[in-house]
Amino acid sequence: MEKEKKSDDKKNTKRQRIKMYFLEAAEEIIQAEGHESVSVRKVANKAGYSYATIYNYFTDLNELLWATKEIMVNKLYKTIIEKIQGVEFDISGIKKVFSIYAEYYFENPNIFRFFYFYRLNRPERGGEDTSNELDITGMWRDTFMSFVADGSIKEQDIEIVAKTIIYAVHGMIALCLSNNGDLTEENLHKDLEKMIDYLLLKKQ
Amino acid sequence: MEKEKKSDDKKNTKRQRIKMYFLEAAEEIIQAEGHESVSVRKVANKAGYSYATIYNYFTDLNELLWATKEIMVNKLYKTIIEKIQGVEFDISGIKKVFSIYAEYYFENPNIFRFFYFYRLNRPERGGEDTSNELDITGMWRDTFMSFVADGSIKEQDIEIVAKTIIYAVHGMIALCLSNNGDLTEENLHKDLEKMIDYLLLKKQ
DNA sequence: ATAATTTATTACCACTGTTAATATTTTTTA
DNA sequence: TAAAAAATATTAACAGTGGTAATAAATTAT
Repeated sequence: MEKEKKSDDKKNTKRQRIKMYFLEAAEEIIQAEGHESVSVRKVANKAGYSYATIYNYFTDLNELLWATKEIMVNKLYKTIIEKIQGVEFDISGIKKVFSIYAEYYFENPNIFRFFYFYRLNRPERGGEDTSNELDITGMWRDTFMSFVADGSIKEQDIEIVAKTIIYAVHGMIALCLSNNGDLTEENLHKDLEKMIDYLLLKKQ
Repeated sequence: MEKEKKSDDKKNTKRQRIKMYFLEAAEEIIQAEGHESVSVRKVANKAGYSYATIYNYFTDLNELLWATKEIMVNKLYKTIIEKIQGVEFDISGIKKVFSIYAEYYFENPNIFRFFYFYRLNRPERGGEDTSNELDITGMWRDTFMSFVADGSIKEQDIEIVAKTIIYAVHGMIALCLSNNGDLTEENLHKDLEKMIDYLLLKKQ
């Protein structure tokens, strides 16, 4: 058994609290200015510390941003969950869910760009291995299954249909936010609806 | 009429040649090390010039990289065109085309990341407004149309089917190369085939 | 109260994009 | 060909970057 210092808990919570200052500062900068604008100096300054202090709490910038991303993914998760409360479990509901998802990123393009345009390395230790995956199609598994019962889709096709939607939605947003192609937000929503219709409606 | 200096042509070709030195240097660095590693100094050094000389040929780094991207997109275009020579115009051909497309990026992940993870601003002047778009589905329009004749797809659905494939392919590659999710290259190709089958095969 | 430990800071390092002033080379004019 | 003009290349400097090492300050344990 290790020798326990009396106030280990307090120390850890304080340490955790200070870590949060840096994480919140980083998140604010990413959201407002984009991940390209994040710098150790800026984060430290915003958190009220000198620049080198960060290295007392994180091994490097990558680890800081990895932890920041975890927090931001969880926030996205919660936000989407909230926003889809009360949405009908039918085809129009599915359209709505993915529209809400896309909308979130259009309102916060810097978040999408941070998530998908910036390659973070998984830290050796730390990064509490939360999965960080938003499994929208999983959440709507029952709804998707109803299209099997309905006869629109074969059971073995459900998985690829769900995946196709997820892949395509991310592809659309990426194309928009990277200034490639000429897809606009408006057309994205139109294409999204058409695509879901095509994938889920029984062909006559 | 403007006063014409005798050797305007020669000067322009020389100027153009030197610009190419920089562009080729930038391309090499992007391909080998990724766009994060590009720096004015490195490009200039590789091209055999001092760092500030670049600003005699490009207004800034953004313009240099924009021009670099144009060249790289054209190369991608040519490469794909070559590789799909002789591919059958049928459903397996379509699968092959997009597999080849995805493969290109897996062999050159830094190119994909440069194209889609790095936001360039369209320069005020210059950037000869080449469209820079690789319209794979357009190239295979006739093939897609054959699925109309075949009865698998309604004519008005052709467009969204083609778009869905393009969107999803980009989404898949982006998810892979940004270290999000757990999609591997192998599974990507499997999903690609399943998706194309689902989208193009007549449901029984 | 003193020793030990943790935490914060400043001073550096080699790097970044960009600009300005200077040096060099090339071209045009006389 | 010689001098003037224009184009091109270079170095110096600026404010910024991520990260390290040594030092200063505050906290905790003995």
